[in-house]
Amino acid sequence: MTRDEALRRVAFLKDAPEAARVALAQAGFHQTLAEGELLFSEATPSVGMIVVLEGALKESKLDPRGQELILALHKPGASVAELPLFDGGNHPTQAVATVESTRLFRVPRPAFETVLAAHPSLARGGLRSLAIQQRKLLEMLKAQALHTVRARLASYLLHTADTAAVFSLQETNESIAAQMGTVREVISRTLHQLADSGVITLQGRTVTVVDRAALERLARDED
Amino acid sequence: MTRDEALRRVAFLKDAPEAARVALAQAGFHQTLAEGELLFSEATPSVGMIVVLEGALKESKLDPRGQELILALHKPGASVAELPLFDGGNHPTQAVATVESTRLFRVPRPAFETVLAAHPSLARGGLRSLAIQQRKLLEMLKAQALHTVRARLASYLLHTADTAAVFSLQETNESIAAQMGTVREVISRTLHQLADSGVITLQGRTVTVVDRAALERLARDED
DNA sequence: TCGCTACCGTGACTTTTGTCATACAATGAC
DNA sequence: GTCATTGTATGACAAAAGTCACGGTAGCGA
Repeated sequence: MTRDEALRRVAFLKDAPEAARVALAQAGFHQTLAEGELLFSEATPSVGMIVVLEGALKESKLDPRGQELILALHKPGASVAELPLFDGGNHPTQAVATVESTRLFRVPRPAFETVLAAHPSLARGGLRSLAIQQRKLLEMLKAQALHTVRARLASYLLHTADTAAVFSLQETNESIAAQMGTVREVISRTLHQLADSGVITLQGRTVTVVDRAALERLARDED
Repeated sequence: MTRDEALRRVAFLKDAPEAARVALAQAGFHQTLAEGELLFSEATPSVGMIVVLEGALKESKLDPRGQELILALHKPGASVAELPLFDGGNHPTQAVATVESTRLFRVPRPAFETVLAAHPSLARGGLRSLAIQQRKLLEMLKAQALHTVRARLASYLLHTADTAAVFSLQETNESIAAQMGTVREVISRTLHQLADSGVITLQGRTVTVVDRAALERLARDED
């Protein structure tokens, strides 16, 4: 993915003037991360505007005791860490590359700030982006507070499956657990429990959604 | 509180041009709600810009099964439901007055939109506001996912106590439970458990923080 | 092919949280 | 004062989630 393609895909630049995109393209540079390499950690100043070009970035919050809560796995085309970019504060999360040779496009914050000042209309796009994220966070919070692990896992499976009935779990149970705020064993057991009750089948990492309606009910924590 | 005072206290209007504040003051009107009266419900279009003048508004998400997650209790001076105001989407939450004769100042969204178009710099303030909320949501999410009820309650007590050692619980256990994503009985028991272990004392609704350091450790879920 | 390493699966518990039922206190309406 | 309402407290129990320990398997590099 080229930097221009990348910038075109960034949600908050959707309606931005061409000049702004060009200015950002010129102010930024490419960066490559090794697997496991840290891009930024919690409570540090903004590294600027980040767009994933290739590979993947894991954004998470860490507990002092080592527990991790994964907030998002960013794929190519995604813009990461918009919050500190727009409000000038520190990163509330940390980000790590989960794939070898993850490539990013990055515009340091001072340069971004300059472009933002020159094109105030960018702020409207930023509002839209933050709003979308906030709606997602609200859903996650509701799910955490009010739904069982089984419901959250059902919901995860539905999202991952999308429209397909058969698909493969790309993530480890450990990673899924960190997204649901639980531990690996519980994911293992709950997956098998779903299989036992017949709503899915499991062969290795391959999942078949047998009864989508039932899975949707489970995701709403109705049963 | 007058409408002008109110607008002056709204965070995202802090750096707004005087003209914008005047325009909003003229475009809006007062509204009074009875206790328990609904201001807006989930998945409905934005009612516009809302500032609490008197009384209180409870903002929450409801589960189909009747479980409630309280996201915030808005006191006078607070601006409510900024998210749909800025992104034009539906309300992700519902809001209900919790006090008789709760008074609001309200600017319908079309009028707000007009003012926003005339003063694009308002968007910067909006970004700051959404950013602050997002940071708060991230903390709540982390607490829900990674901390026990005891830790979340300890944290709640520390916040409520502020710097005071003795204070009174203004909310019911039911309401506290809805903020922590649990149920009334668990709050009752956990409060007494904290008292039994000596970090606080309880006399009716009066709480005395005996060992603040211990309470802070508990809030970090260390013990 | 051997030995690592990274994962998954599972039994046996413990702890935490939720549910249900019931008792009791405070408050305000009448 | 009596009664209904609202809120707190608590025992007994059930369910959900977390912990610990161990065994197994697939992939990979020396």
